[in-house]
Amino acid sequence: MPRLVAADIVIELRKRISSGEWAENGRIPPERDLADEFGVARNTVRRAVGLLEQDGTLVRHVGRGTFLATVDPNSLGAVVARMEGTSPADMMEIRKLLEPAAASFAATNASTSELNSVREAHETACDSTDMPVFEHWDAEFHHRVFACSRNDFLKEIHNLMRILRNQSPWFEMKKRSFSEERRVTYCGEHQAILDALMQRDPDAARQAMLIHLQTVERNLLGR
Amino acid sequence: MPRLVAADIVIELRKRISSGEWAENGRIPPERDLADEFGVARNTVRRAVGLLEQDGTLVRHVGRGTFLATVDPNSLGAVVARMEGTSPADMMEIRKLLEPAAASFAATNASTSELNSVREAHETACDSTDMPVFEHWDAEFHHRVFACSRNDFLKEIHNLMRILRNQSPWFEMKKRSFSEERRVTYCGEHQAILDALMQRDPDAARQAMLIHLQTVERNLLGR
DNA sequence: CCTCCTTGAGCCATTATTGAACCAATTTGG
DNA sequence: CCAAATTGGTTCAATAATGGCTCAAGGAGG
Repeated sequence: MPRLVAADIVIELRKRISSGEWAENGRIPPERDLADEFGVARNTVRRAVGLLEQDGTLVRHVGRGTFLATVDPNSLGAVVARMEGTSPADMMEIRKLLEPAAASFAATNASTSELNSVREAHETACDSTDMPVFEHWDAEFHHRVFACSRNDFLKEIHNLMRILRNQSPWFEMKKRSFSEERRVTYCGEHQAILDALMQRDPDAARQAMLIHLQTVERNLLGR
Repeated sequence: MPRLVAADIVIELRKRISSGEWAENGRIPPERDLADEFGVARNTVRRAVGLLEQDGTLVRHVGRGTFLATVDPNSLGAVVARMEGTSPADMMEIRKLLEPAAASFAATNASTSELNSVREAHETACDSTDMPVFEHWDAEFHHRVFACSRNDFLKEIHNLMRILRNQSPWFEMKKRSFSEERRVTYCGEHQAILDALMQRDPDAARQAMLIHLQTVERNLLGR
């Protein structure tokens, strides 16, 4: 028997909620019934339901039951939830808008030590023959470019995209799209970006980043 | 058995992590299970997991388990929380990146009825002399442009920005920057955007939106 | 020979789950 | 209107799972 049953129940409940299982009257079965159904103690179900209540998915009333919260489509939570369904094509389009701009900002705004940390990520990535390690430092390279763009909002948007890309539907796609040859290509393109940053040339940095993202897009979407 | 068993396990774990094996709930098996599976002592697994924890790939909690750092659901909340502190200057910079692109997309992708709904928002805004009413339809105009860009992710990013801009520090700023003269200016600029959309001219739409945002920026930041 | 890593074992501190009981608010049915 | 049933809220002790830590013995490589 695995542990952390509550977390698994949260996932299962989320699945059922989004599948519309209880959308009719918006009422969820009593905790005691759910406990029976999942074969766990009521306390465990209570913990799971509590988490869903905390993040605003459910509302509980003593003596009445537990209900789906009426979703405010303009709440931050709802917006982020909808973002989780973002398609790779849509996201690549936004990356092509934001990352070249971030590179351009970085060329003018970055401190020398920040640029060194970008170079460090680049070199570590190039030295990695192991795919997951390369992937990690590749992501780190892009992240550090955003970090020295000196626009905190831009940086956080990139964080958001990074989290979204770490959700399960993306894994298969990344796995399919990587190869040794492409790793070498990426290293060369990163080098061009880094060179432009070092030379403090915003336009060259923007251009180099755009070229790189077009390569990534081709590999990812097979265009 | 050669030495450096722990390093090999690090590589194997990285592989599995990047293949998405534990992406669903972000939890990796207990150290004791991994030790059994790899046929090594628990101490060795601990060393490997320790390395991955050190470089930020994993997070460990006594009594709970070991988790992928990137799928930590709190990290999404943390990102959004940090976004709430976004400065007007940073956001204007991003708006100037995204909204002209959205207008350009809209010029090519929008359906006729979508364009009509943009025009409707525009006309209602122009007819409003009351500041909160104008404000509402002004925001609605921009939102509808994003809505017909046919990029859901872009649309949600704009929703996010809209919510952030509706928080208190922004309210004062908007109130200060508003005047009858500016309202008329905005109406004219919106008209130019709408005309470009109606003529299905992406470049003109991008340009008109950029000009408008530069006006907004000047008024908002006093530059 | 010395150093570092692995092994296997044991114990600790923290956390999660269980099962139970009782309370408080609400609904249901007579 | 009242009583019973239903439902979430709270607490508690016992058990199990999990990472944190230490130690002694064995082994591989310099």
